[in-house]
Amino acid sequence: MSKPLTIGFLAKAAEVNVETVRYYQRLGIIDEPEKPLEGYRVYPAETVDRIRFIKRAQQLGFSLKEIAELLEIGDGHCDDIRIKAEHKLAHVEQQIKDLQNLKNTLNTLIKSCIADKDTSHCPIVDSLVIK
Amino acid sequence: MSKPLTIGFLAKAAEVNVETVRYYQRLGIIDEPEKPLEGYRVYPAETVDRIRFIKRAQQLGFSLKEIAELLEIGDGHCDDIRIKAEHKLAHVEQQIKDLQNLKNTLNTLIKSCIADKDTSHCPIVDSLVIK
DNA sequence: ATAAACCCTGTACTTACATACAGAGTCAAG
DNA sequence: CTTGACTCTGTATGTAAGTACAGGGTTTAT
Repeated sequence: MSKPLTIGFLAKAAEVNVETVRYYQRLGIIDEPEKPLEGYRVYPAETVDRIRFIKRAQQLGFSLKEIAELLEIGDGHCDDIRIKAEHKLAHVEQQIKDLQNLKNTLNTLIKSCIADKDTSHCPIVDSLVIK
Repeated sequence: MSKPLTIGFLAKAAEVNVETVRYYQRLGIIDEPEKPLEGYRVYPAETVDRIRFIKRAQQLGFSLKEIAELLEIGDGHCDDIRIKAEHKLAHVEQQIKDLQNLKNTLNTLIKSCIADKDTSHCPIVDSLVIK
């Protein structure tokens, strides 16, 4: 007999904190098994996979709320999931654009800062203050 | 005599919420003028510029904590500010890379989803579940 | 002169994603 | 059979950047 998959072993297997497991249960994105009258809850092995799924989806930039929706849709409705992925993709593309703008601005500021080294005022501060 | 710059007019001029002004005061990133025994606080016009500075710096991706540091450094230490901007730039570049990875992954998933339309399983779900 | 609009202080609430802790119960190893 | 490690429930705390509100006081417009 192998050890029963109690919350501690589950957390270890899924590489998350015990408190995180409880938190996901509170959110309803993983099931909480019935508690036996005496003893501890035992989790099915799939719960490990489910937490891994959640963590991978987070790395893809999905929020827990979005992940909850993905999980509700479940298998078999591939189109819905694809559409959500497409929305997310559009959002990510916008984020990249915004960050590239920011990058250009910072670059310009840093360059003018170096060029203006002798003046008493800081071009970066100036650029922020002067509207 | 023009109207005294009370918190409401200040907020309007700087295009922020009154509560935001109070919040910034609590954070210590803008000064709170002395309250006269009777009547309301009156703000100097520079406070409008300061809030504008904060808002512009936020748009550049600086957190309020980072902005507080910028403001502490103040003018005259251009090098320090430039170095902070350079750190921020490096961070932004990393963010862009991460998002581009995410974008590629999402794209791949969406394409495989469309290609595999007939199978019963969703490639996106699979890719998340299987490891 | 009175009512609407504004200010003051202090505190509580919001979202997202957890993390921590108290006080009790349970299990497993020596 | 005791002790240390684990689990349970419920609640509180943490961050970031605000927003909201209660119950007062003050000012301004009519």
